[in-house]
Amino acid sequence: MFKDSSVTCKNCSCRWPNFDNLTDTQLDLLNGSRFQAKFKPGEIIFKQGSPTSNAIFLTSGFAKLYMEGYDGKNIILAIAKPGRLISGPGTYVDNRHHYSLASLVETTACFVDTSVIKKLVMENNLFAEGYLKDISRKSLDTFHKLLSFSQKKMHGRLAEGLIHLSDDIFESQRFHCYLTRQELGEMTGMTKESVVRLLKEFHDENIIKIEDHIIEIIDKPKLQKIMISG
Amino acid sequence: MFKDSSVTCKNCSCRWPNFDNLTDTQLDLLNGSRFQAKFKPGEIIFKQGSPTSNAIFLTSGFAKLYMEGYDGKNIILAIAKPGRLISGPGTYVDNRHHYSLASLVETTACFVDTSVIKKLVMENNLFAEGYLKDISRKSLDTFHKLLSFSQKKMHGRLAEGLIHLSDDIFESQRFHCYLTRQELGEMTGMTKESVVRLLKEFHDENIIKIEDHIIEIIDKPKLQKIMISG
DNA sequence: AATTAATATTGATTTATATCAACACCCAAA
DNA sequence: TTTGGGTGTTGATATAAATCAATATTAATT
Repeated sequence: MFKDSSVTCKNCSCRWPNFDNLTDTQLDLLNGSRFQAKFKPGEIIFKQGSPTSNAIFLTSGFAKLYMEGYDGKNIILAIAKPGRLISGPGTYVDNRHHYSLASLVETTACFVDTSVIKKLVMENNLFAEGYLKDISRKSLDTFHKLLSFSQKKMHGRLAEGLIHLSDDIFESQRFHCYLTRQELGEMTGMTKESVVRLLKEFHDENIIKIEDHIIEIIDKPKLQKIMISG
Repeated sequence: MFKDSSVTCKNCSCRWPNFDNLTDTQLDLLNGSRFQAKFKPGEIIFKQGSPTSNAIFLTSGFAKLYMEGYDGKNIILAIAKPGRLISGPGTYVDNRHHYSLASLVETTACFVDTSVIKKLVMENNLFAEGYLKDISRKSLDTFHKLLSFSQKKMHGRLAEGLIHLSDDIFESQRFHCYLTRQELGEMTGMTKESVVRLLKEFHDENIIKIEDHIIEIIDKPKLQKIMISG
């Protein structure tokens, strides 16, 4: 663990937006109780089943948030990036993580003791409301994913996944996709073989362009059409 | 709309547990701003896309909470019964319902203006925390459902659905299942035809007993085994 | 540089599950 | 009493997607 003293929770450019609701004193409390850590690509930041001792916020990098399923098969629930609270609903249920978090690239993260977050919830209503908003939004995302998984076919789910990565995660038409084919499959509910085949299909139809791990969306309208109809 | 003046939020036996955190004054406020309504079986209580003007609590009956999907296909997210907050995450995101609610049987419900709930969140931290706990638990349920949908096969999902209905919803080994085969399919992610076939299969293997809409779980261990492995 | 281990790719085959079609049943309405 | 829409049931068929298997490629390690 290390701590860069020049950056604090007060001036952090990638802090969780809900921290805007805190007073200076509260931000100081937060800053005083946080620890930073650095992770190499592929390292596990926390593990499903372990205690939710800390709330986690990435300060750089990307990580996958995944559930470990029934016979070694995982499902990726979301890709985490800086500015997002990662602590999981277990915090307010059974103090256990219900999914694991692993870095996709070199990643730095702040750890804040859960009790500090809970204390802030109890003494700052705006912060509590912000927390509710945050968890509500994530809830909607999960509902959407559930609908997508249960009603769309592979084409639609992959198209949706690619657009999500482009719009929300990497924020570019052309991005280095840190996910393996296996992981893309875990994100969109299909096998790695199917991912390969479909990516090739999209490529052949000039919808996307793939060079190794760089994905470029060429024909977004077409991809959106597939996302909606498929 | 009618109002039974003998029952108030103070003495209501099926109120949302989080109301325990309110003061008497707050309970009075709540009680003063609520309206009750009665629904016949199959009636829509609120519709996906409509404004989340009210938080809803059933006081009797059962209702299905479902998303309307892509080509007329629905997915049932949960079965609601008295004691549960039904308002949906949209309340704290975009003020729109992201799923619909329809009664399965004759059902009565209390409507509380969303602004009242939000006011209580802002002035009572314990209540806010209770709300966080509630939404967190529901979040976990959705994660679980997502995992189930993406990794289990039909047998496993149906077994899981039946156990859920028995344990959590109707709280009996033998229950009148108000859901049609179609709805059981929407709940477990399969077609009505598959539901029929599998129910028959479970019946033939003496795992359950079916007489019309009465379902009885005969061999729960076996059903649990199917739920886990399938 | 050599060896191993992960990942990616491709094709052939199998399987789970949806779809389609036909019919029986029951309840509500004309 | 008949009609008709929703529901339930069964069987035959189609199809999406997983699995299996083999090979290619890239990355990691000695």
